[in-house]
Amino acid sequence: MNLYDSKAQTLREFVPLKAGEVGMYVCGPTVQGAPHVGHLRSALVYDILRRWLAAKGLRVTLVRNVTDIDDKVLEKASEAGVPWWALAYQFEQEFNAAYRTLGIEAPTYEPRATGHITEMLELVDRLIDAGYAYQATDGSADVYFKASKWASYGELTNQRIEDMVDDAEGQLRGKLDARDFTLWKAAKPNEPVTAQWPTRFGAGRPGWHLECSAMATRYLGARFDIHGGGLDLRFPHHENELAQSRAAGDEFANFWLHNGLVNVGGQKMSKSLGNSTFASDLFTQARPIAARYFLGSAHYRSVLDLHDSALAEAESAISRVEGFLARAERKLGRRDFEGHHDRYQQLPTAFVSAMDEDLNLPAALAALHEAVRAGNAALDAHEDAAAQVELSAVTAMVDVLGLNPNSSVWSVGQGDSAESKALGSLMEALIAERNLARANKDFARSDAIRDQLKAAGIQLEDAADGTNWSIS
RNA sequence: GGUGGAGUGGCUGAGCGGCCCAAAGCAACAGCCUGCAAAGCUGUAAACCCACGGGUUCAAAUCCCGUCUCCACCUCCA
Repeated sequence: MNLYDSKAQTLREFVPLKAGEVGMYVCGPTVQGAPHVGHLRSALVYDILRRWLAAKGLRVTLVRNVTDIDDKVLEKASEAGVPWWALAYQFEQEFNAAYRTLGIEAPTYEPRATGHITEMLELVDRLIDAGYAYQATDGSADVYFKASKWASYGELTNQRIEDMVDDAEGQLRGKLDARDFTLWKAAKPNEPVTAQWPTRFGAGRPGWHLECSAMATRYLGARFDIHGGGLDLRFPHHENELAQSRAAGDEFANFWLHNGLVNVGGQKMSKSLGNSTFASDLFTQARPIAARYFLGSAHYRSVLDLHDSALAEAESAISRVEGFLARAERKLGRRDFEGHHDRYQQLPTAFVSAMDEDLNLPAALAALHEAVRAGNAALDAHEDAAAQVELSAVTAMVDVLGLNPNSSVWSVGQGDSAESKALGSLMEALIAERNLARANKDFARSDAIRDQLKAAGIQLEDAADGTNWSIS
């Protein structure tokens, strides 16, 4: 398959470094606030990529970190009057809950920055030994990376170091050059002692860039297949990661992937505009499966716009797919696959080539809808064999995309509960009564039942072989 | 100033030299189905030829040049 490598600025054929295995590192959140739609999109993109690679038979190791120590974490915790680690953990849990709601699978490893101080300090030592890092000249415990010495600096974002704006003129503090960046931060007087780790430079805590390099190589080795993250992280974060890891002698990522950002109503999300849409907002406006459909409906590298009707459109579109699956499964039974290989065989070629071409999700969804239409047509024509083929295809696609409505991830707290059994028997009785009224041409009565149910959020669907119901 | 991305039907959104008189979804309209609906299917209309102007080519939405507009990033602290 081909993937767009941001560093090479072109599509490249993806070949795993080690046959049959893929190592992926994705920048996770700094847990200093509640998850918003941008965080969710990023996590979702790599979840789908991971599922696709797995569907192709590759063994994927996905690492997504949690930045649980950072200036903002300390600042917010201090404002809230709670310990920084409590604040970080609270938001980490919120992120995980939002990921689960969206059906995003847990990463293979989910390292926290604070759990990898040793690895980070080792990396700092290697950089100092190699002459690419130095302790601050003002005697503080800050440690900087010598960007000006690393000749390849700027290779990820195609910038020349001499073109970079030195806006920090006069704010060098202990830096030799304004473009040098912080690897390790000296503890400040007002910061809690729990946010400090002793080092030979003095007490301090890790800089953001250092964390990711240390954790990526800790779990994936000195060279690994894919490094992903949001487009806003390209510079300086990823540029710095690349520089420090390479300067330390690690080859680092083979592919750099960047997902596009989410706009709200055509505008960038920002605190000052007050238009940030959080996971909690999203889930009150749409069912999780519809939210997932929406977040995956644009190409992963495009800007995704959350406009007024976007979620309603996604809801309609996924309902169509759900409707077909429910209808086909009533008639033909649920399609179960023997395994990944069996499932992969059922995927239409248009879907496979779309996914293989830089994860072209809009084209993949087009293939999905095409199969749904063909499947519905086959059911209408009572061509069961043809319908079965489409049912298999749709089930396989929806599995790969994480949009299978039958998946247990969407039905937390539902299923075989006493409530749902009670509802089922009530519905059975009401449907029987309505059908009796219809047979007697008492349409006033039958429509009253239908309207009443609709007001309660229950849709009826009259099929040739009986009446079905669903909750919207 | 530098780097990168984008401008396609009413909306969303693929396509990035010929298969494009441009996928798919949403919205609209009509027919079939239905007691009537819903769902489904079929069809229609919808992009004054894909921001604008020029060029290359047998052939351009797709390549080149210019212009306009929009977006992202350009070092912790933003």
